[in-house]
Amino acid sequence: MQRTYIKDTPQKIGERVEILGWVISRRDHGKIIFCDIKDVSGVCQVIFYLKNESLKDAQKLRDWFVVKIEGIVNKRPENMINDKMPTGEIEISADKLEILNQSQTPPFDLLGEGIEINENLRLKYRYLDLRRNRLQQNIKRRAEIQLFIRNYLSKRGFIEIETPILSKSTPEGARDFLVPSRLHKGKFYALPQAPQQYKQLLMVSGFEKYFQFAKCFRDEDLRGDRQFEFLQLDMEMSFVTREDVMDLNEKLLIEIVTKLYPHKKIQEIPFPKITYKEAIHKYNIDKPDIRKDKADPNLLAFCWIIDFPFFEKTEDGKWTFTHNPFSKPTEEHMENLLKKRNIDKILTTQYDIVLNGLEIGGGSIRNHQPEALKAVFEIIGLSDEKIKENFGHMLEAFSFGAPPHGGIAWGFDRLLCVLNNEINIREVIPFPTDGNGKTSIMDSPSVIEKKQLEELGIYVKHNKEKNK
RNA sequence: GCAGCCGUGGUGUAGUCCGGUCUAACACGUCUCCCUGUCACGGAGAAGAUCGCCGGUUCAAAUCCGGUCGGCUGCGCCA
Repeated sequence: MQRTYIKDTPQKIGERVEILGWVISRRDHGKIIFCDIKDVSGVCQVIFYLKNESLKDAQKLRDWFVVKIEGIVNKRPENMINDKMPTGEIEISADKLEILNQSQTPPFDLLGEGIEINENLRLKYRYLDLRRNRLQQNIKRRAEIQLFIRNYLSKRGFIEIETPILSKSTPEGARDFLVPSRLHKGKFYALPQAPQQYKQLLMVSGFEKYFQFAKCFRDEDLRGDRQFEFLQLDMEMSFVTREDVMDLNEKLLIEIVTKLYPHKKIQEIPFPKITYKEAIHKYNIDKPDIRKDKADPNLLAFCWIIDFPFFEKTEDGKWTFTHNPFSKPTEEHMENLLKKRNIDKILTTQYDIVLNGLEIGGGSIRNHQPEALKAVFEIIGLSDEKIKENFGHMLEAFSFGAPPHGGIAWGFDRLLCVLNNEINIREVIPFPTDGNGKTSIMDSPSVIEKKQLEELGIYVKHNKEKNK
């Protein structure tokens, strides 16, 4: 017999069906037993009349047992319709029951929201936690939005290109995750903090419009909106202005909201553009929450922040870049950059997109001329040697007819967080780590056997007795 | 690295300030029995916790003190 998905059962009144799924509730009335059965599509009520000898196994059923049930779909009597469930007008009168697998009682409730349960317990049993409706919805939304974006960008001439995960460490920016090399002992790959350099090189290659859902890795202490590994929607385009990039992204964001979250409303279209100076002056922060009603869960207030200073002084008095060394300064400051003067006044073409007080993306027009890019590295005090060692390949690449280009990257998980009304980023990621970076279920990082370390030429120096 | 908060049956909490009444309470869950219309069914009963760990104070510690481990949130950090 062919399986019927539970959501389709109301269309099969009077027919015999086979359903497959999990028991999520059992109500034993002695001679009849009601069970709610759930599959990927929905939930429906099954009724077992125990006078039918072949159904006596129904008494053994417990929550989360996996079952195959055959029976007749019956319309419920008028006064027994449950209008709280989509299949509430019908019930399946079982005549055949097969228990496909039993289940232990789960360590915590899987039917509620799960917010009150200790998060480490949830992460240890993430595969069970993911059964709850809220997380199923979040993960499905993740896929929906990704598919939507892929279609949207592909239709507009973008192509999706993968860039390497085994990449190179760069001294600037976030701390790298390193991967030891077996063939080149003593040397290390780094996991990418972003595909920044590769995507710019793709512009040199002439692809003109690139995008990627890129896993990025940063070894910095975690927060409720930060994970070691996270997903960026990464984009880069040739021959574009700042306004072109912002415009395309704004339209895409509006489309996502109107098509996939029609119940949400965007506070202001076009998105307001706020200069960094203005943001600091008015909100005292460069990612302001400009919602007029913060209590409204369906209000989305996007804004762009622009005109950031390119450089700032560090504690030890050196210059460092505020966002991205590959950015181009605004046109009127190009000369200052090249001549390395009025450094504190130089503004960058950087644009950040902020949603309800969360930075959900940022990008810029890039410095596609080698001498201008070199000036940035000189201002932050890198020696010619260091520049050559770390960025020589970029400078060289740009000397082969690099087109003007620019792009943006979204923090995809954060965006999803806001759209799904989640506060913590872990709620929208299938298998997140805990706040200290330990993985769900498998409890990594873990100790590595001596033999494996030797193969890599690695000697582990134990710090006090802290590492057990 | 720093700061704040948290750790009590399977889950979530109460009790901690002000030590004895805690022989640790409540809700949910679990188990047994009863029930033909429930829908997070209902009824009756039962099991289940030496209160994160170590030490100290005391006649007496879930409760006070010291240490330690684990966790959460934020700051630093995150081009």
